[in-house]
Amino acid sequence: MATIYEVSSLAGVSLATVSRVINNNTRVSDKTRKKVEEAMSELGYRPNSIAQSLASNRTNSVGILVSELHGPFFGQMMAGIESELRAAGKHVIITTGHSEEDREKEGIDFLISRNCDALIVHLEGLTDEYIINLSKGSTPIYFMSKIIPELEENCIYLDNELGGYLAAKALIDKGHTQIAYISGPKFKPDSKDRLIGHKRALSEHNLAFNDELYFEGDFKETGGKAGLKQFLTKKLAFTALVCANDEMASGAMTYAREHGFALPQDLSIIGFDNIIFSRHIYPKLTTIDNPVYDMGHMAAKLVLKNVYQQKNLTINHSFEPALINRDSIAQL
Amino acid sequence: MATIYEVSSLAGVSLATVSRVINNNTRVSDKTRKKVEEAMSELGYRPNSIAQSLASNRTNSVGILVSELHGPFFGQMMAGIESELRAAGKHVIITTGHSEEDREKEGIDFLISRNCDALIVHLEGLTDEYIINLSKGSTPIYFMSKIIPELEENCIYLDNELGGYLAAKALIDKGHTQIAYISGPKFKPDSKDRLIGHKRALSEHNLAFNDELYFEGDFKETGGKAGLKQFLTKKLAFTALVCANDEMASGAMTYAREHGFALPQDLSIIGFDNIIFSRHIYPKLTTIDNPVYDMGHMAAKLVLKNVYQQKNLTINHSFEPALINRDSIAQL
DNA sequence: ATCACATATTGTAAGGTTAACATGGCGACA
DNA sequence: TGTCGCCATGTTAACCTTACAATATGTGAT
Repeated sequence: MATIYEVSSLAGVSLATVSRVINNNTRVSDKTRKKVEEAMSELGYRPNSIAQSLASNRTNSVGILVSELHGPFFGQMMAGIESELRAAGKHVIITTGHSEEDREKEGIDFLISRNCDALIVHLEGLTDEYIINLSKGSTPIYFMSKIIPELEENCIYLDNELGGYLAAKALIDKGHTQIAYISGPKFKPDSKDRLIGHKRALSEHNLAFNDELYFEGDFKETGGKAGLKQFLTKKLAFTALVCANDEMASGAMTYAREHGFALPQDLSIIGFDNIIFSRHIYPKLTTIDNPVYDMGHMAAKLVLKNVYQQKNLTINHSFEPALINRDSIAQL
Repeated sequence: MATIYEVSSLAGVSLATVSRVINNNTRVSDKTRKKVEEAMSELGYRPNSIAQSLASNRTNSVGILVSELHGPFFGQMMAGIESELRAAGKHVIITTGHSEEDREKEGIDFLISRNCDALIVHLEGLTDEYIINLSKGSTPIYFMSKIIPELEENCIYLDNELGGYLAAKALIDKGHTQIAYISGPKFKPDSKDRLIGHKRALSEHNLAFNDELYFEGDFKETGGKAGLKQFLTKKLAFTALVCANDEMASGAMTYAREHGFALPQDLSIIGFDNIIFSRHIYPKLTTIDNPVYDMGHMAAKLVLKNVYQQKNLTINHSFEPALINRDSIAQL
């Protein structure tokens, strides 16, 4: 493989001049530029990207940390990030944190030790305190689907409150007044905000929130099952169920059907996230779209703008959820 | 950040000796080693991994090409590969090929230009000829879920014929004799092999394969719908339907239900792949497990063994599918 | 015409690590 | 005591960018 040195000697200029032609960031006279370009093509020269990284302190790689590589939510997220960065010639190094504090720390350390130019992370286990500290390091870090007030400029987040509101409103609009609610883990801000929106919708329509019809789930299938089980065991009256994500909605549906409910006639269920399989389950799940693919795109743009100096990009930090009407809510 | 040069001068040895201690691949006297180690810890020295890559021509990164980042099949595959490589301190650079010839070429070029030490790819668009040529390059390439006779040692593949056989047999064992079949695209070897297995099961049980009950699908939801639609339009008699993957099974189920079929009483359906949502759809889908997570693990091991010289690993090139019994097949 | 100065263009060298090759020292054996 | 051979260690080239240095070219004043 030809090196920059051979090019420079063939063109009769110094290394630096060749480098300047390659990166074209400083003025080079047209005559010199032409000589260098001819030498490059004659030798079939291609820069060694590792040497470029070493000399420039830039690896053109962005580290991604997600909780899991499988699962529809993260798939969409990665796809959004990757397509945007790939188009800019950057590559993504992906690793996982499994929603656990220690493994998230470890994953971030791993990515930093790999000299990523920036990190885009989806954290669920680490404390805000740790995160704020981390962001003082030399590797810029951006946060997906999360808002940390001190680092708002580095966050891309969903208006979860609005999502919670829309879900409740969808049920209310179809005549439901007795609405059960299975939330995500309380310590997660997403869970909290969705619930706040839910309560706002209720109170706007003069409906009371019933603590008996609240269950704290785990954002997994099991949470949906456990929540519905509790409500049924207590023999509470309700016609609709809000689940704070689609996995729990799916779990609740399975449980409901196993206990003789016809869906959606006997029980209306709404989910949250609009993950791909929500349209495959039966009845097709009405849910709240979480535009995670677009958010991935935007996170990538944020990196391109702040880290790779692509100036004319407009950044949207906050995204809006939207109601996706399908078949899992009955008109009362 | 301390450099190897500072370490060497503090320890009173040459750069090379420090490097030897770091990589401990050549004999260094105990006395010298101790001096160097003390100097390293005193300075808090950490090697610059870019410089290591540059000097050693090794990036410790493995390029992965999948068709899509989202989607359950590829999620499992990536998860398998990543977890194994990460444990070995290697990182994965992931990109997509979208099952199209040009984009697969482009993706591979991209990964090679990034100096990956090896590639693990899942190709659907490229011809075997092109692939064989590619494998003559200096970057070793390994193939997931594919078998190329000339490169068998670089392939990790599923026994699709057996899978097709098991699916048909599952239906036959429950008394079905009129079985429709929706295959994947004919040009894909996976599709062909699954169909061959299917036919073997039929003939072993003295059942004829009915060309009228065959439809070439696209491995997507739409293929399942279109296939079932054709069979119904032709008013053919059949009690069971084999779909060559789960997505098509899901599409067929939706279509069947929309046309008044009770499942599985009126129609038994079996899928292939056992993707995650197959247990969420209703009725829970009976399918053939495609151990793609394990295959990802194995591909990673293959790379560790061949490229990173981890010798004591046993490699399995061929994987066996297995029947997963759920609720979508009725006993006749 | 000459000089000083500004500006445009090009050159030099450092920076981090590995690996091939080179050197030096020491013991063994004749 | 000479020499062969081996073990431990040293030297150097390899990659490209960028801050700084140096040189060339042009401009305006005297």
